[in-house]
Amino acid sequence: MTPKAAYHHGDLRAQLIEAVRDLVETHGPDGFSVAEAARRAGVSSAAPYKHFKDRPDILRAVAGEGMDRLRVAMEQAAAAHPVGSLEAVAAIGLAYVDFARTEPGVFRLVFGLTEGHENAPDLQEKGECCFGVVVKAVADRLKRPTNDPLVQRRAYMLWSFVHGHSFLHIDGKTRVSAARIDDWLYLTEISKGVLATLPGA
Amino acid sequence: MTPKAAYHHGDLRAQLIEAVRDLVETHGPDGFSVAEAARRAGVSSAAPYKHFKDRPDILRAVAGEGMDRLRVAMEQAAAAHPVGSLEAVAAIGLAYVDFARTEPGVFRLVFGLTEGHENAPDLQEKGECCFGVVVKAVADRLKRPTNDPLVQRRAYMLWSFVHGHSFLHIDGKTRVSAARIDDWLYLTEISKGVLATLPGA
DNA sequence: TGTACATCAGTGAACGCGCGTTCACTGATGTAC
DNA sequence: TGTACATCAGTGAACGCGCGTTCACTGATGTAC
Repeated sequence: MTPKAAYHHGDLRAQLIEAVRDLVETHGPDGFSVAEAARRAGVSSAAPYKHFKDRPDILRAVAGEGMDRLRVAMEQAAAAHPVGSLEAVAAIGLAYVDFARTEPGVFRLVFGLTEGHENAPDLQEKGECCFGVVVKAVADRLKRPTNDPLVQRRAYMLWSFVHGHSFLHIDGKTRVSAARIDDWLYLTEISKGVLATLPGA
Repeated sequence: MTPKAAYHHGDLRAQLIEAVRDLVETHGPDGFSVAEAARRAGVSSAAPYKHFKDRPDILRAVAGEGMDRLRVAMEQAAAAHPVGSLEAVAAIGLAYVDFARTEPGVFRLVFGLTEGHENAPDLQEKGECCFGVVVKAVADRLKRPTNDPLVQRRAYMLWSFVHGHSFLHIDGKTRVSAARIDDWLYLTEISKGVLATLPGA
């Protein structure tokens, strides 16, 4: 466990990701450098290239890991409420907003493509999994199948809402509005509104 | 009008802003350099410093100019419909989404703080003006004063929604959802939903 | 258990690059008399 | 109208910097016999 004694500590990859996550939070998604990350991990500037192809590859890894945590948070939030309840839907939204608030840098990284790496298929898939959590909760609530276009549409509406609220929040735009916002009340109200407005149902 | 003959063309500032706007669209808010902007304007790399204090100052100018255009677009969109109509509200939202779609780079710049220049008071004010357009339309629609907390709250809800939809759109996340979206129908539906759900009114 | 060897995960020096910014300068423009 | 001068908006050379990435290397670890 001595820091330098562990020549091959086998943990560098994880440590680098952690360092980059920290840098992304401090300096923004573009304000990180491989060199600085290596420095923080107490390692030479060449070492990261033993674990990652290049700079974008590192960012991709951090984004992927962030998305995993986001999905888990949403799943756990939903699991704390009865299946099909309005609260389950609202709780997912709250988990989303909380994630954005706690890790605005990673949140921005995940949703900003930042370097034009929109085409990474694993990130695409992770994103779909996240959205899938919302879709499932909505489907349960509306007692319809997940592939029902109406379910997809309502889920997307909720997502837009929560996504916009998250961004406005971390960008400090919330203060523009005079109305103070209690997230839980707010999200419950929104969820109810969106899920109630069922045309022809 | 000969390009080089105009030693003092008096237009450099505007030309630089235009060049930076272009770079921001192409390479993202952080992917622009003063040097490249100067090159595009056909000017030495030191010239920009005659018009701007430093790099962030240029970005701030571009952001401010973008916000002006966004506000004008929203105002014009609203003006095309009767005062107090639902369409006026939806049109503002559509103008917002259209702006994001047309100039994703500038949109991101405006809402990403990017360099930590959240404290520029003129940008803050411009932002409040933009939000003011929404507030006014909502107030007209609900026949309540603009400073009514309920109006502010509804306006913020609409903003969250449209903002989130804009970001998801330009980040290519729209394709995650199976449901194709017609923006106008979508925004009308949303506006109606948000403005109708008046607790106790 | 001991030895030979392949692999693996680091080092550290070096490279070329483009950038932000400064500086002394210069030629064009505007103004006062 | 002409001249002297202040100002203004550029130039271009130079600086120091940190970065991404490569390279030959080295010492530790794991494995086969």
